[in-house]
Amino acid sequence: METMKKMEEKKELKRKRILESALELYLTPNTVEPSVNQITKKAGVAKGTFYLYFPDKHKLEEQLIITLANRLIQEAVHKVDTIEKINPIDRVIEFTDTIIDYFYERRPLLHFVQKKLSWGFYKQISENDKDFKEAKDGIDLLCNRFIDEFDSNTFSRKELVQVIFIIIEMVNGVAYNSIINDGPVSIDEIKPTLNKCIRGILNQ
Amino acid sequence: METMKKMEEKKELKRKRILESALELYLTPNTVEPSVNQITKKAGVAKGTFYLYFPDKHKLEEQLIITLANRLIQEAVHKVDTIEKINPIDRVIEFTDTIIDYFYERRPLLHFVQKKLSWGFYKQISENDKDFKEAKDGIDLLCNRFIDEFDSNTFSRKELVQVIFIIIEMVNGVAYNSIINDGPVSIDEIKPTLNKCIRGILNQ
Amino acid sequence: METMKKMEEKKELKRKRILESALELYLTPNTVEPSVNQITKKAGVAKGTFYLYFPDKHKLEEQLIITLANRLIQEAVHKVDTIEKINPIDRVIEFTDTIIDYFYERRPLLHFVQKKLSWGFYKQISENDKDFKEAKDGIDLLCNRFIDEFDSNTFSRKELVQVIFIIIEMVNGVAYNSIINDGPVSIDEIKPTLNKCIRGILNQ
Amino acid sequence: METMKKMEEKKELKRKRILESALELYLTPNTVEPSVNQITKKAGVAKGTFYLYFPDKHKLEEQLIITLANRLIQEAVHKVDTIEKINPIDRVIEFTDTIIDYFYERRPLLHFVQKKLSWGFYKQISENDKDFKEAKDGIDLLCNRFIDEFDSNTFSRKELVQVIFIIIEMVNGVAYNSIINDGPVSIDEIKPTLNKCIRGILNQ
DNA sequence: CATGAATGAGGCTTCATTCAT
DNA sequence: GATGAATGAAGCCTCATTCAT
Repeated sequence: METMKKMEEKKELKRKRILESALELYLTPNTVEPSVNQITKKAGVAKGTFYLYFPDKHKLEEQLIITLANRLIQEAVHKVDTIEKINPIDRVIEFTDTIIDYFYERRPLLHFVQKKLSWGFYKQISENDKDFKEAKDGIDLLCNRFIDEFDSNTFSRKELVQVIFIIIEMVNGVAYNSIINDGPVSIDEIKPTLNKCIRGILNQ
Repeated sequence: METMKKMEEKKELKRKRILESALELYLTPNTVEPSVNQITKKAGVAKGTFYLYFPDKHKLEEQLIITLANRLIQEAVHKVDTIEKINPIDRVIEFTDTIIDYFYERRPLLHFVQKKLSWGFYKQISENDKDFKEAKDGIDLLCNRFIDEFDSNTFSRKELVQVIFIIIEMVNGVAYNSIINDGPVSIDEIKPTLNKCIRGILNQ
Repeated sequence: METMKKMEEKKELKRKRILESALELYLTPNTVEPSVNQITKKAGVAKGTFYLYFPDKHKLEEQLIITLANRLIQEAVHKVDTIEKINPIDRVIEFTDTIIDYFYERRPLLHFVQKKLSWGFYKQISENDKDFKEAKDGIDLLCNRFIDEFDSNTFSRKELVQVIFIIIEMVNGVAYNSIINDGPVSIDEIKPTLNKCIRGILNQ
Repeated sequence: METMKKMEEKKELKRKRILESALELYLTPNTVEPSVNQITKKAGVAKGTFYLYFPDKHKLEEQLIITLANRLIQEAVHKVDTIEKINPIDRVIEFTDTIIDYFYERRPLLHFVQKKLSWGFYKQISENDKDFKEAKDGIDLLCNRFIDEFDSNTFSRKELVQVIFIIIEMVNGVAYNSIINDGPVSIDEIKPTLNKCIRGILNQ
């Protein structure tokens, strides 16, 4: 039994190694999508081994996006969560700010995640994915806390969930275009306006 | 000179034919990205001819997105422009509604344009592109009219331009995820909330 | 010793299970040749185990054909054997008819056995194979009975054995092309002619 | 026009070169099926060029078998055709003998053609194949001549065509097993019996 | 005996781009 | 200008076989 456990652990480790290698390559700026060959070489495993851990290349990419989104959201949620005595709206802005900063410091990541950072994406993914669950739970936590704290005359509880989705899309889109495409305005220039928009949405 | 003009026209015509063929192929649902071979075959020209009109495949794709975005925006601007006696905010909502409908009826288009429907994208493109200028002029027209009509205490004129950019991103993102990814909620379900958000942004 | 015997039996059983699983997979219509992986999975054993029972994949395939041919001939011999009061030539035609019917109802089998259904093939196989012996004995039985009953002025006893070989080849070839390749004529259309040929051969 | 013709010729030549290279490799004894890589290397063209002349590897193999069968039958028909004053049955035996000799001298060919030497196979192939038409015409010629010369009380004209098909299958099968599989008896040993069988079939 | 993770050669095919005609 | 045959790198994936546990 001890031995079996070791095997399982080793397998998980190797899977992680492949995933991590892929991640690095995908996030390398000014490169095209890495080939399976490159990925396995970097991971130090044989090409065939790749297909022991992922049914095909596409599935790896899915995993990658989930993993990425998970880390991003984990970090943002965690950071926001530690702030005490803050009104709900400021907390949301704090949240979106963290996401923008995260993107800003990791442009290639943004390139890869593209517009897939949203609940919509999660819905498609098999529910029994660990990374996925963590990310979803993080979002849910933040959501519920926000909805609980926030008292709106404009939005019902159900609508508030949609509002968060909308805000995430908005931030993701603006960040993507401002950071990746360098325009029409820089992220620093537009951030104040963006925050005003968020306040406008919530502050009705 | 007469002959030269005809030559020019003929060239432009062939370019258009290639572009149009590519467009059709790119928008065919359930297909992978078409090859240069397919595109030229559909256009009825030789493969080599492609490289007489486009430096490489990548440039064609850029052109394609511009053309697509141009058409979409032209249509939306035109539709909104004909409405008389409407307050500025309603006009914006009319505008976004048109965009959403356009996407809804042409899902493959949405798939192709992805998150690239925004001014940010335009910036990358050579300024001396005809389609591009038309689209930009259309947007500018709408913008200016909106800004002129709209009297905000919250946003400066300059900020208002950014606000429109933000709203387009928001709408594009929500539409993409709701229509393409079928989630987290349907576009019909979320549209009222989306409109409330827009009003919240503008109505400060 | 008791234990040893059980061991032997168990081994033989596992071998059979692998063989049987392979058989099923090979005979599944519209599939490509199954991999060792698939075979062992279906058999419920580890991949490595395969190589404990067969030196390589090629040997398994050989075994498979023998097994298949064996079953086919066993069935045909048995069916023909039970008929009383029948002249030798009719018995042969009864035999070939049975083979054709068997193929007709199991087209995939025909695809797999291809042209390998003949004594010639058996010669290649290790003589100490059980299935092989059974098949050979079946044929021998039929042969001898036929030769005993049949009194030919044209063929010597030795030649009669060859004649049976020739007839089997003929029937196999015609069946293969009529059933698998659907041409040039259907098996039903050609069967009367085929039988006339057989009678022509024997009835000299 | 002159130039165009040259191009066409060159293309046909290259096609032939690829086909011929493939043929050689396929007929090399003691080798496995050659890869597209090997084939193009031998033909002195780039790998991609292969797919300019054949949609895929499978189609090449089809062509190969047709070409092979064509040559074989052409030769046999031609040889038999030159014999004057010979009765129809002897002519058929002469024909089958030629086929057997041809196989005997080119064992690998037999391995490749396998059981596909029969009209049945031709039926599947697109009618507008040149090699195919030649082979079919050759067979038809022989057939018609034989049927015209041959006066049978047993077989109708229509049945005679089937009989020839049956005989070809028989000869092919016996040759295959005797030459390739070395058994149960050598081709020389069985040939007299085979010929007796053919006579028995026709001589009713 | 049994396992199944690991290997890596090798297979087929696609496709953007070039260049001689 | 126009053509389309030719290129060959690169891609993804399969699979028989081995071997440490």
